[in-house]
Amino acid sequence: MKGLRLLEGDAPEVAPLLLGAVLTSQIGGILTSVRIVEVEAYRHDDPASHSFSGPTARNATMFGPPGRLYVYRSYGIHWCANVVTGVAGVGAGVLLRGGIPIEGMDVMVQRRGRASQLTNGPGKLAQALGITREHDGTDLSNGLVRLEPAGGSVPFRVTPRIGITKAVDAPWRFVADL
DNA sequence: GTCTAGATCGCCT
DNA sequence: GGCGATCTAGACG
Repeated sequence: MKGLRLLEGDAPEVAPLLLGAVLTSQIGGILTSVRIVEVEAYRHDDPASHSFSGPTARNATMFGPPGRLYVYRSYGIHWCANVVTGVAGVGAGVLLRGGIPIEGMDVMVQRRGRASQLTNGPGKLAQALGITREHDGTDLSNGLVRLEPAGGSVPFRVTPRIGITKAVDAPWRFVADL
């Protein structure tokens, strides 16, 4: 069962395929899931990517095989979750920026400490699902965090990415059309 | 609704 | 020592 075969492609091609996918977490023994509606692609030769300057202790997971979860600390406070794409040895991935809660909303409210804006940002999404550094490297096909690609394609919009200072014009942010 | 500052960790120069 | 793939609270209107 190589269900995540589609992740082997180039990040900007794979990213839109993740829109509509269902991300499920069983962290803490509690089931929470969201439908992915916003992502960004980060290529290995992309100055905005953590992998651009080669492997480090932090980004090692990005250089591993595709289909794993890459988690990093953002601004010293938040956790952000990515799906590793491409082939092993080449650091590339897709940042999960936003979702729509499907299951476990009550738990998300508890984890987030508020009842709205649960998963509409990378840090918030990770917090709502309970994802931290401990889950870096998790296999998304059979781990505590799993990804189930959408059956069909979803209409989406393309824009430049958010919150970066390099390669700001690359149109590699993908948002599902509602 | 808008704008601004502050929190705080790992990596890089 | 500086800065970032962020979010929040508080100020203002």
